[in-house]
Formats: sequence, structure tokens, C-alpha cells
Amino acid sequence: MGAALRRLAGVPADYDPGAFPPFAVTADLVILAVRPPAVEVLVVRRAEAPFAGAWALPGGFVGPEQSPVAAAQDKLRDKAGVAVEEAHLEQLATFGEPGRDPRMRVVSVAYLAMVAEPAVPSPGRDTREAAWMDVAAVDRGALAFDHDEILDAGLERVRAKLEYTTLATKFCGPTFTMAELRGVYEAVWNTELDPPNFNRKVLACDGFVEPTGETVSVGRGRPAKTYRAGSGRLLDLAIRRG
Amino acid sequence: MGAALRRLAGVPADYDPGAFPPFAVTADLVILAVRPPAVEVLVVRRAEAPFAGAWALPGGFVGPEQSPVAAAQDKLRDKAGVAVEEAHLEQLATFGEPGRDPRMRVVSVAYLAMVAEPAVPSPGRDTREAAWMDVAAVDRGALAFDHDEILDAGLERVRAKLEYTTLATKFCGPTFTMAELRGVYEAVWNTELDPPNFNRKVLACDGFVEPTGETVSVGRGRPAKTYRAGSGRLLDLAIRRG
DNA sequence: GAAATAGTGTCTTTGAGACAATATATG
DNA sequence: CATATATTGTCTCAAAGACACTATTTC
Repeated sequence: MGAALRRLAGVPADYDPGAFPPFAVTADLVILAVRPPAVEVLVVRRAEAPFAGAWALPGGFVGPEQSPVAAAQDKLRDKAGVAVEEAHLEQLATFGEPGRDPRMRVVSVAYLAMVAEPAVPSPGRDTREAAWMDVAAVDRGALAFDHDEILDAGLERVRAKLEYTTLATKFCGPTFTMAELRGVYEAVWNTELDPPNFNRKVLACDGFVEPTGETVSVGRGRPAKTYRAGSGRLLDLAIRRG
Repeated sequence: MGAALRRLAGVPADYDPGAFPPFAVTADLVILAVRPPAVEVLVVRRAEAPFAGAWALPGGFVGPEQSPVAAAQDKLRDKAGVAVEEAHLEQLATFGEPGRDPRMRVVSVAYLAMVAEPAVPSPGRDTREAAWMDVAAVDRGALAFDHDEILDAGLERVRAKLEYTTLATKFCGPTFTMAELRGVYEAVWNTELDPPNFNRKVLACDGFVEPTGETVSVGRGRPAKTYRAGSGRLLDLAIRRG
């Protein structure tokens, strides 16, 4: 579209695309899983400069005709191998300080994903491109760019959301026991919760979990009833941190 | 920087800025104030296509060397005439669907501002560029672009944040009465709260308000004690919606 | 049966909410 | 004094948390 045509169309001259600095837009993901007592984040090793060899959050550029969330969904599928329907994906925040990427101006729309961790080797024990890393082991400054800050935002969001939503079930498999669900809370909040009270509380929240009618035995002790995620999204009564 | 030089510097060829579509990045603001029983949003009338003549949220392009939040602060100062220190400004969400702006690809980082409404004419009674509009009077589809959606996100954020933060005081002047503070909650939540219980609840929250020791008389009735905002940011006990 | 884990029952404390009662102003 | 608004006091109920107790498995 030339300048003359643009003027004819009523589009002011100051919207000439060429007049604006070329911002690149990326979608970066904080993909979290829980393997009690650890909360783990999916990281990828950078192959190229800058920060070559460093760990970073998975992410990529948003395409010309692509929405940011679609870019995030693609990365979630590619990197975590998780079907989008099974995971929870939500926008987290946008990081756009000048200089956050030394190469060019990049605005990153960060997303938070909560997944039931697939069976993968322990983080750090393989040299593959992607690995699960215990968030407690992520040092300040360990991640590339400002990804430490993005990770912190994701962790804070998850801690808050477990209080008043049913999202903890996203960290569990299709069926789970109360102990597993409680393990999610205890890992995310780094606290201990009273099993009897947790049990009653969860069951008192409509739509949080549904009994499967089955039990499962893990090691010693009385077999535990199993549950599946309910249809509710918000808790009528908040689960409180220890 | 030529392609060859870029390769020498270890920057991969696929980071050629020219290879990326020119995203424009804007900062749009949901600037809210409370004039009980109304919650009001600051809107500006668009002078140019597209949506010429329609109301829109204030906003503008993020400069080449400017952070998005700095752009938002500039707009808050310019449009609302509010000192940044007095208002609360936080990032809300980012809206970047292709086609949300018919002219070009624009990614908007939306911010939420909470201000004590300055003395301005009632919305709709003047023809100035900017006006305060009762959010209850904003029809679906009344605002330009996807600004309805952005406004909804802002309102939802405010409703949630009043529950567990002290931000309601940002809608009040330097000093205020309990009735005024309660009016903020009642306007935002569109509900009625029991004055005695509200009073005790607020005073029980450490750091929410501080007594000034003064009283103020408005019309009939016993004069009300006045308070100023405390130093706390989070409430130890949530204020519950009616 | 001992130990381990799961789940139920009960008691105490705390906070939320309803609402009566009191305080202090105006007309 | 009647009325209006602000503020304090009191009672009741619901929920949170501590923890004793019961249930069901493995070794």
C-alpha cells in the first residue's frame, strides 16, 4: 500500500508501517509440572548466541498472521509434547523492556502452562535439548534473557491460582488420589497440609473432584480412593496455604 | 548490520530484523475512577479512521527505545492528568490477535490504572476529546477495536483485586471516610455492604487505613472519622463481596 | 500383629454476617 | 425532638484447624 493510496483510504500518514521500529513479538512459556515434592519447569538449552549453552524458557516468534496464543500452543505441543486440550494455558504477562534481547527489540508475551508431567528422564541426567528442572534449583541469573523474571511471575501466578481454582488437577493424571492432589499443593506452596482437613475441604468444594469409585494401592497402607477432575473451575471455598 | 557480519557475531540468520513482519506495539489504558454509585472509565474520541468518531481507550505507540510501561505512564499523565505516583498502574493483559487493527499488525499491551477522579465535567456533557464514562453505560460494541474486551478485563481485575488488596484507597482522595471507602466497594461490586461490619473489617486489617484523628461532616448525621491509606498492600483478611 | 497409609469424627477457635443499640450531627 | 448518618456491641452460624480415632492394606 503506497502513501497516496493510504491517504485515500483515510488512514493517516503516521501509520505508515515503515515508520515504526520493527518490533519482533515472541511467545515464551513457563511450562510447569509437579513431581512431589518438586515443582519442575521445562527448559531448553540454547544452541546459539546470545546465551549459547544457557538454559532458557521455550518460546518462539509469533508469525505474521498468527495470534500470540496460537504460537504458545504450538510451542507447548512441540516442546512438552502435550496435547493442548489436556493442559492449562493462560497468558501470564508481557515483557518488553528495551534491551532485554541484545539483538533487537523483542516484546515477549509470556504464557503459563500447567501440565501433568509426562514420563521423561530426570532433568539434568540427559543432554537432550529440553529438560525438566526443579524450580528450587534454578539460580538467579541462571536462565537466559529475563527468563528468571518470567519464571518468577509464573510461579507466583500458580501459587495464587491454586487457592481459588481447581487448576491443581491439571498437574495430575486422568485419575489421582487425595494424597497426590495434596502433594501438588504442598509442592507449589512448599508447605504441609493436614491430610484429614484437606480431604474434607476438597470434597466440600462442588465440582472440584469426582470419585471414580475405584481404589489404588501404592506400597503399604490402606488403598486410596481415586478421583478425576470435576467440571468446576472456581472453588466456592478457598484452599488456604498452611 | 549485514548478513555476513551478523553471521560473524554469532547471530543466526533467522534473526534478521527485516525477515520479521513489522509488528507495532501499543500501550492502551483502562483508567478507572469511582464516583459512587458509578464506576467510570476514561475514554477518548477518535478523530481518524478507523472508528473515526467512536470512543476508544486512551493509548499510543510504544517508542523504539521506550518500555511499554513508560508509554502507559506517559498516556496516564497526558490523558488523565494524574501524577504517576498518585495512581496505581499495573499491566493487565496483551491483545495481539491478527486483524484487531484493520490497518496493520498491532499488539497492544493493556494497562489498568486506578485513580482518584479529578474534578472534571460529567461524561457526555462536553465534547472534549476525553471524557469519563459510566462503565454501566458502555454498550457492547460501543468502543473501537477490541477495547470492549480490554475494558472487561480491567473491570474483572479490579473486582478481584479489591478483595485481597488495599487498592480501593487508590480510588479515594488523600483522606476519606469509611462511607467513601465502602462506596468504592459497593460501586465496583455493584452490591451493598453492611456498614458496621465493613467498618470493623477494614480496621481489623493491618495497614489498610490509618486514622487521621480528624472528622468531617457531610450534610446531616454524625460526622465521620477520616482516614488515609495505610502502608500495607495485601489484606490479611479478604473483604468479601456481598 | 506391627507398621504404614487412608479416611472419619469431634472439638475449639476464628471470622463473617445479622442486627440491636448507642453517638452525634442537622433541621 | 425527629431524623439521618456514624459507630459500637452482641449474638449466631459457618468454616478452619488440631488432633484423636477408625479402616485397610503390606510385611
